[in-house]
Amino acid sequence: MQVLSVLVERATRSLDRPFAYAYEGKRKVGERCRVKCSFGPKTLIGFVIHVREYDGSLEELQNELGFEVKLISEEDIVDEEPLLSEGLFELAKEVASYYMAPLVSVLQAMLPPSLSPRSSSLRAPKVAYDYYVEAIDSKEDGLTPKQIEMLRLLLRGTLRKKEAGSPSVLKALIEKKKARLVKKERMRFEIPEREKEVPHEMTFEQKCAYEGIVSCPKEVVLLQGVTGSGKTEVYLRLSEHCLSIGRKVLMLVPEINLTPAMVDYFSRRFGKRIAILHSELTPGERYDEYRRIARGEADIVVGARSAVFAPISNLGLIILDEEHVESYKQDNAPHYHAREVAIMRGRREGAKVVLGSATPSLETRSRAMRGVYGYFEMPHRVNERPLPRTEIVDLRAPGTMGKESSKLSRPLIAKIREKLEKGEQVLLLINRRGYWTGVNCPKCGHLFKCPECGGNLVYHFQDRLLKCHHCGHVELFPDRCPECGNPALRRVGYGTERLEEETKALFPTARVARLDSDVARSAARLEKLVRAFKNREFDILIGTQMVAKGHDFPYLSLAAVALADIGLALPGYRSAERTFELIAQAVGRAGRALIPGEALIQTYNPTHYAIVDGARQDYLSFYEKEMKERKLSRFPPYVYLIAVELSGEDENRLYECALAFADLLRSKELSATRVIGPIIPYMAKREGLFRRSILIKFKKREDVEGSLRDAIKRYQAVPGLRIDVDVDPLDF
DNA sequence: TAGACCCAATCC
DNA sequence: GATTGGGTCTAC
Repeated sequence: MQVLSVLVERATRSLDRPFAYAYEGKRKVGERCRVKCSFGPKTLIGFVIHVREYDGSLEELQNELGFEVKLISEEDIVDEEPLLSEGLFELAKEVASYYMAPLVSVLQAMLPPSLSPRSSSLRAPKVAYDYYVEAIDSKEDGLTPKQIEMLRLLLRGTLRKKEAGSPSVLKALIEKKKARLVKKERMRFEIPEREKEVPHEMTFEQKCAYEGIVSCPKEVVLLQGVTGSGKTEVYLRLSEHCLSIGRKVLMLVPEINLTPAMVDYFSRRFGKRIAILHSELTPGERYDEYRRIARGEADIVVGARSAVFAPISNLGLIILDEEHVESYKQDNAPHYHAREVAIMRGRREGAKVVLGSATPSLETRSRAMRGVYGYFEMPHRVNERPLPRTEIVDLRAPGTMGKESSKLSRPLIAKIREKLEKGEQVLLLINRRGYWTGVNCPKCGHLFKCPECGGNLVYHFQDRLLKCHHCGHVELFPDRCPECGNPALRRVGYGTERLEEETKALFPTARVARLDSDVARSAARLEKLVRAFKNREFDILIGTQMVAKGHDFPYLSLAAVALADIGLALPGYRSAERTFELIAQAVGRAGRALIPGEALIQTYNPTHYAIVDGARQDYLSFYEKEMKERKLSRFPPYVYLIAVELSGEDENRLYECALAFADLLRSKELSATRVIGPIIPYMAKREGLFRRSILIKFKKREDVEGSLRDAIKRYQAVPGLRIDVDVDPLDF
């Protein structure tokens, strides 16, 4: 008999431990395989983490363990082969421990839907087959004329079942042992073939970076190259080098819409042995790609966040492009950051980790400056294109705003007009969707808040609904105040929709398009609009930050940020970094075109360093100022953070628990640590539950880990209380 | 996490 | 006497 230690699919802290099952079947059951197991009243999927031989009876085992041990039968075995290599399983354990998340939640995040240890995986797509017909006997004895005809056809070559002809004739041939069906796995996903490209000579800077990284003894290096400095070429050369020493490459990109471009570069250079992994693939495609990678059929894997767990063996290089982008962090449990996981994985597997960015996160840059990571720089653009001329427009200055518009300043209107006359394109950015960004009642003071999360409701003109941008809640827009019946509601602020409307009114002859997540519901739709803009089907494109990323618009000569202050006004220690990012990106957009570009930033804070340095694309200056800010306020990279979010239905009880939880942590607080809160977070509710946040700031993990784990253990049992731990949170 | 189980309140 | 609802417990 064998005893299986099984992790069940419920990703909750109180079940984050192995459960024992007995197995007496003949079929092999291995570690890291899924089994169906009866758990309490239900049958769940379990993940076998350990198998041990036991030479006693079930009864003896139960006596020994002190509880009832259930049997797993042969039919309950889901997988023949381990789903993960030992190495990846060890990585999962490290990730679970670092992020204080249930191990099974990490496994679920690692594996594609079809292989995930959860019941739904049983219903998810498995191997798809193509059926072929093959002739096995050429003798035409005892066949009808039609059967002879088909047999002769098959003798010339194997055919797909569908192409063979009449199914009844085929069936007869098979019965008479003249032909047989062969099934072959069908790949649901294929990278479009690309013409091979001959690499061009690297610039001096690229060469220095490439050679430096190859010979750098550090496991992790930061490659900081300004936009247009040709980081991609360095990635390609590093990959080439890695392949030449017989090892494989993992190329991570922050967002799915950037995957196609990167895949293009790699497939033009390296041909077909590339696999793609990201969530826009259908579950079937993901399954195929995942297994293809596991079989060792891909030398290079390109993908988004979860691809950091791609089942590559003999990994030699992990590249994270745009390492500062926040989408590398998963915002639900286990809240992992692909960059940190890449570093853990690189260390385990002896793979080099290259972090690329024009504007690295402060965490990464400061580690590079302290020598924790290697550091390489590419400060010049490949063809020495000049930086765009940038103007900051002070919206507070008298005379800035004309009568014709309350959103576009006079200088901006003049600039747009000038560009339109020259037949050039304009990009108008505003990082807020919708029409009115707030609605309230001036009479009774009623605010339209989201009942689910407490966030502001934004009016969307397109579908005449009030929407919550945080949790997706929607409601009808009432024509009067629900409190006092006042029909004269105050509508404040603006987003992409109203900016589009106003721009159209100001420039009636211009072709104006809007691009935000309301319009671009899918990656394909986004791609289509971006292409249309590239092809000059529009003159002015109004969009959120999603437009500013990655794309080059050859005829774009003006990029403007309509209101740079939105980000600054949002809470969170990263608000300046995010604002700098947005502005630097917008300015960068204007500078990638064929024609000399200009940028214009409208703001009420024209002297704020995030805006000034963003406009000048002066990373270093921003970095130094923001580092001082973080030092003063004790935020990363000077301290580490762990955010604990408690939530529950009963606000009073929740408050008491949160207070007690924080006090428990504080009772063990050391001088280098600080416990903040509980506070009511920006989004006071989520999915109808009230929330409280506690923030722990610390220098050394071991100073807080034990007491935090104790506190969690103590409170995870409290009924109606949910605990969500976010290690290295980006929001606070 | 989710269901089972228990108790009490409520309905017919 | 049956039904429903809420809180608590437990799973191998």
